[in-house]
Formats: sequence, structure tokens, C-alpha cells
Amino acid sequence: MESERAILAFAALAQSTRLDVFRLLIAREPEGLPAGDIARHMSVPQNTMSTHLAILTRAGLIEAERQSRSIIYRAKLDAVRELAFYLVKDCCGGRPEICAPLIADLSPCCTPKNEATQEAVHE
Amino acid sequence: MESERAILAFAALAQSTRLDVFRLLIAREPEGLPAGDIARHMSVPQNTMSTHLAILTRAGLIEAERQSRSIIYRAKLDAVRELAFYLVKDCCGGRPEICAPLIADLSPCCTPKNEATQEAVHE
DNA sequence: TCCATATATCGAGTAATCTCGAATTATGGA
DNA sequence: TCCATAATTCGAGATTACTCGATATATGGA
Repeated sequence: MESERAILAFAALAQSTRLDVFRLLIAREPEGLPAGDIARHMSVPQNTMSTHLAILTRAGLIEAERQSRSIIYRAKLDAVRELAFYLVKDCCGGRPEICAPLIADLSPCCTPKNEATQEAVHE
Repeated sequence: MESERAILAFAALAQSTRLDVFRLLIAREPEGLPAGDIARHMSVPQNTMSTHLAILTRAGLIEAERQSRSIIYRAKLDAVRELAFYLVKDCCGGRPEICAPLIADLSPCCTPKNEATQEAVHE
């Protein structure tokens, strides 16, 4: 990930409505939500939400798919991984001893209790 | 980490000079750099850089320590951990199967398999 | 105390962002 | 074709952010 894309992503998340939308869509993985539902969920006018969704999409954080008259939005979990990696990359580059504790702190929340969770849908 | 702090951090990083400064300071851990050196490094006027450093500090991403006439700035690695955790928290909450691959992808960069991977300080 | 160095704050001009009413485009059904 | 629904784009006013010259504050030394 180059810095220009990282800046787009950070700018997209630096706004309360958009951050809430992104977290909502992560919670709704993998079904996603249509644009109108998202606007109602956040109590924001429909056209204002459309602008926010366009910004999140342009930043690569979510993606859109038309389904009949609705447009379904979904979070792109890869983007989360890339952003987090971009943040820690510099210290990992030459100094794993600095970065390892960060990973150690992140891991516990995601350690699957059983091994039935090996494959994730991935492109 | 509550959302207001996350927004401050994202906004601070959503600007090219500040993102570069933050990454520079991560690379210079744990010694840090005085404000003037940072400004020269980025070819930015001293007072402009002071404003950027204040924004990064207010966001909790870096910290300042006076040392004689200089003020040394250092990256707060805890902030990286918190931000990354905030990003993945929602999927980790109920669905470790979604989040585990993210952690798996982050981990390899920090496993100190060969300790000969030291980076020469250059610039 | 006076001066030089190092950094922070103020003020103003410019640019970008946020918001939302109004108009536009796209889809599906009668 | 006409209509209703769903979403996007346009336009403008209000707010916020960026930049930098000028000025102010803080420290150390003579």
C-alpha cells in the first residue's frame, strides 16, 4: 500500500458518520446492507449518506454491488489488514523486537477456539 | 479506545506531511528527533511543522520531551496497537473466523526468525 | 542582563470538506 | 409507456483545515 492510498483511507475514517458506517458494515459481514438502510440506520439524509459511501468506496474500504433496485455495500476486510500492516510496517522492517508486542496484543482477540475456522472466503 | 480518539488519530494521519513524520519517528524509535530536525528532514517551514507536531501530539500518536533547548518527539507505539485493534475489534467481537486471517497476515513481518535483518540507518 | 538558539502561537489568505435541497439517473412493475 | 422506488450528482452556504510570515516564549551561555 502506497501512502496516497493510506491517506485516502485515513481521511475516509476521520469522520464520525463514515467511521460508524464502516464499523456497521464490518459487523454486517458478509451480507452487507443497502444504501438506504445505512442512511436510516444513521439518521442521515439519503443523499448525504450517498456522498459518504462514495468516499469510503473511493478509499477502497467498502465496495458496492447492485442488486435489483438496491445497491448493497460491504466492508472490504482486506483493507483493514492493509491499513494495519501499513501502520506497523516501519518498525517491523528492521526491528521485529519493537513490533512483535503489537502483534501479540492483537492476537488474543482472534484466536479461534477450535480449528474449524481455517478457510475464509477470499478472492 | 473510543471513537472520538480514533477520529483524532485518523485525521492526524490523513495528511501527507504528518503521515511521513509519524513513519519517520517510528523508524527513529526509541531515540526520537528534535522538532527542528524533523522540519529540515521534510523541507517544511519550522512553524508549519510545529503545527503538525501539535496535531499528532493531541491525537496521542507522538509525545514530546524537552531536552535542553530542543524538544524531542517520539512515536507512541501503543497508539499504533490501539488503532489497529480498534479497526479489527468489530469483527473479532463475535467472529474470530473473519478476523484471524488478518492477524495471520500481520504476524510474519514480526517473527524474528533471523536476527541478521538489521537495517542500516540511511538517509 | 543581553544575545543566540529552538520551538510555539497568532493572524490571515487560500483551499478543502460537510451538509442538504433540488434535480438526475437507473431499475422493476403495471 | 407511465409510475414508484432507490440511489447518485449538482450547487451553494457554512465550517474546518492548511500554510506561512510575523511575533512570542523558553532555554543556555557570556
